[in-house]
Amino acid sequence: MLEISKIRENSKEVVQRLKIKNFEAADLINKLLDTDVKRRETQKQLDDVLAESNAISKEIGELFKTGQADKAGALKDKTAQLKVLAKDLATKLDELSADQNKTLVLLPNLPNASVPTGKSSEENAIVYSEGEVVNLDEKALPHWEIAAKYNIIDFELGTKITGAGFPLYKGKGAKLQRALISFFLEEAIAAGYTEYQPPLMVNEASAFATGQLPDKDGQMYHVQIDNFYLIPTAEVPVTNIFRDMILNENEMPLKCAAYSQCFRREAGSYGKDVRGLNRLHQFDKVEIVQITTPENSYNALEEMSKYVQSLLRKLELPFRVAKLCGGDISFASAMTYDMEVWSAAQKRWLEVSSVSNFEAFQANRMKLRYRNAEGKMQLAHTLNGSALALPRIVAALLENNQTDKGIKIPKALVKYTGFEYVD
RNA sequence: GGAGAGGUGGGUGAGUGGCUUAAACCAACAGUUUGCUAAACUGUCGUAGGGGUAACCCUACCGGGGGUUCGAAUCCCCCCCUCUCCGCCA
Repeated sequence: MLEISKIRENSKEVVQRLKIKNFEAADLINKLLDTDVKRRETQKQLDDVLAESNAISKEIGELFKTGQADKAGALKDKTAQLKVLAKDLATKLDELSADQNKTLVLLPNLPNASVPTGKSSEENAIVYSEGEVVNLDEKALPHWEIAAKYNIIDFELGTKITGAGFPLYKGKGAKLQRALISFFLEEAIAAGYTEYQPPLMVNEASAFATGQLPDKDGQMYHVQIDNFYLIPTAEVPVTNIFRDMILNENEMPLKCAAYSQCFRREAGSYGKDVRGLNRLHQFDKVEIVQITTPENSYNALEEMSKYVQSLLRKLELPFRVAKLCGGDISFASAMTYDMEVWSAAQKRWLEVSSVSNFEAFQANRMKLRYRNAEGKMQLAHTLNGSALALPRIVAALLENNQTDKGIKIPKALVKYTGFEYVD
């Protein structure tokens, strides 16, 4: 959520910047500014009425204390009038505030000035790539066939137990999952992140704070009986650790890592994009989160991006880095890098990580602030990224590493899997 | 699920109708003193919204919402949460 004070000061710039996100904000901003003026006028009127009323109440108190209770009658009548007035003004103020907030949450975060313009993922800027794109002969199998061949992932059984998009891992497939989780967590700890194990369900306030509610309501599984939401990413519970907190500048940056299973309804998805492990309702992910100062948040973004790249390098996967264009960047993000790995049999790039700087957008929603060196209170900046999401990593590993002896496990992983080949 | 107790500032915790944004203590910050650290002393120390060029002023906030009253942290109602005991249970 953008801050109204900032919008008030730079309304033209806000409209300009949102154009990069292909968001036409002029009408909303005008409405917002108009409501803002009315809101402040009403606030002033209400405050004045309350001030007068408070003053009279004090007088009445004095009269009672000095034994002149008989003189209080007229004053009581006056406060009765003011009370009616105050009630009307308060109602009006509530309406205006609610109206303003409703408009405010519709506005996406401002993109960073360096974000390229563009309509869709086609126009993302590829800023880096590394590794040889693997070319396989015609015998190369897509990962869902490899999974069946070596009996390591059973999609049909998952469907039987639950439904499509809930795969069942078994044998070396299950162990590979566990190995990747351990690998990612150990790497994160070595890079200075503190490991967390968060709840997999969150309440409404948490889902709102990170921006899943109200707009992405249908994307989450909702446990109605207790009004909890299954988390779509560990970002939600982990960032919410710091909701309503006031941090000290010297304890930042806070670096958190968490493994969790993630649940997404993915309503409306179908086709080859969702084949096999490409898109699931339940999947595993290690997420990294940083809370830092506005001065440092872009350094942190680069650091996180580099860190994710180091993981892909250790997994010996060819990858490229896309800086998302305005049209592809998410609602809450100011700047995002996507890491994509090459999937040799599907012959396409798969997004395995998305690293974003949300600046103060989430912090404003969740009142996450810090005291700077001068003791002044400010909104912190939040960042997060996948490090990494498992299914597509597994897909790429299976497809890219096909050999006559089986699927070769990258060296860095062997100490976690305990085997060198899936066979 | 049943019964009971409770929710006050960064923390502990006092406060049962006006003198309470709220004592006291701790923490924090600044200064004085000391050879450094520590200790002691002195001072500062809520957030948000609004008004004013400014000094400063006004308003709201004691889990959330409603009510009683001229006036509510305090009385009443509803809801949420936490803790203890019982029940159930990995």
